[in-house]
Amino acid sequence: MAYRITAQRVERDQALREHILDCAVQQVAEGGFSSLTMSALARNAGIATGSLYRHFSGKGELAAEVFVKATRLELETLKQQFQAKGRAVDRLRNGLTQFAARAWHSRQLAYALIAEPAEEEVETRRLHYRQAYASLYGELIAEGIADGSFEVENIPMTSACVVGAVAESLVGPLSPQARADRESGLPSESLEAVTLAIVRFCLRAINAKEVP
Amino acid sequence: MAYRITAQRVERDQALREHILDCAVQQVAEGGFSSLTMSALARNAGIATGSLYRHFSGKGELAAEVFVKATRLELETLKQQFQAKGRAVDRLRNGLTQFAARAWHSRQLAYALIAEPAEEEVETRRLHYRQAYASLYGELIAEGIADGSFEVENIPMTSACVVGAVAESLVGPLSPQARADRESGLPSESLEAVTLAIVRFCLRAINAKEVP
DNA sequence: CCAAAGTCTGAATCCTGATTCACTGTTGTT
DNA sequence: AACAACAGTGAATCAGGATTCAGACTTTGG
Repeated sequence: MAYRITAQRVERDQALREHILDCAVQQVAEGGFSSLTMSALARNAGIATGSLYRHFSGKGELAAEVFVKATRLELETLKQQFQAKGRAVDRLRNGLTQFAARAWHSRQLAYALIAEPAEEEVETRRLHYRQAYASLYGELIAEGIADGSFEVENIPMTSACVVGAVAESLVGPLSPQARADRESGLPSESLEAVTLAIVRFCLRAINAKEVP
Repeated sequence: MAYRITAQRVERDQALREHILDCAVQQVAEGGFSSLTMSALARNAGIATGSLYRHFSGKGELAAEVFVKATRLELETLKQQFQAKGRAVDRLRNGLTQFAARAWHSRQLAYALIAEPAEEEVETRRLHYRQAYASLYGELIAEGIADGSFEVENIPMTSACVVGAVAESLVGPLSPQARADRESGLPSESLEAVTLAIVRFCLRAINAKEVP
């Protein structure tokens, strides 16, 4: 026996894995999933393509982990807003506002996470996380119903609708098309206008007593 | 000069083109865009792969035409409901109900049109047709505002939200996952429940005076 | 019926990345 | 130091589907 998995080695491994993931996330944030190729990633991370396979079983797994890493952050951020203290209406409004703002400020990444076509493995996670988002909305809605500020009959369906409304209304303004328009000086919605519209739409849809 | 484009030839060409498109649509309806390969399509249509290229410049164009053909039908059907006579609320309700029912009864196709990852060219059309849907909702909403039955500030944004809510809430129940669940006997929403939830959600979101 | 001008065919080729693997470092143990 | 066991390399290979193209076959006009 002339070799053992020492603590140092394990650490290095984990660090390298993280490093690869970070590079991958950055690549997706800059060019979407379509720009995430194994060779480009290897080049970026400063290692050989073959080495990627020591840390990930294949591209599908890698892409999925990138998706999860980035999406989990968004979900957690939203969760924090939703589970803060205060009235359900306010929490919902704050959460939506923050979500829209975050998407607005990293458009390419938001677009990739919300709508860009990707590996099967990514789509699976997307479905899963959309349900996670829906659950989050669902809980908040339930609380709002309990304290009398919302009124909704079918919570799961309503939550799905909210998730869809938010995603779709954002994807438009986030889309490459819209970006191109903005850059070439065509007029387009501001973040504030978009946010206000979304918040109003959602609050009304769930029968909120108080709408801005 | 010993050959000319005769009427008969032109007709045959058009017929063949239609035949190919029909086969392609059917393939997508049965197995989604992922099952649409040039060789399978050629086999299905009873011609050689090379011949496909006499009618379509490449796979992208073909897939896009399939998408457009199928989507246009949905759009037209919805348009008909929306532009019927009667109160805006009723037209909206009927349109949504019909849309959901049609999707429900050809799930795989609906899923392919609404959410399945596909060629760049298809995604472009998808964006375009989503906007077309949004415009349709927009017009109806404007009419409803005019006659005092709805109340909305930002029509384009609201329309986008409606499109997203409808799509997302349907994709769940239409998804392969949900289908598998249904088939394996797990309980899941009925068409009626889904429809009711969507209609309520949308009507409330646009401030309709009357909600079922 | 013939030649000219198309159309059809499908096996061969191309393309684009993912994946592998023989070889070259590295690290840990004795 | 010497060896064992692993990690890293990147050019070569593979995969799988789109695309091409050199004949074979059809249609048209004379």
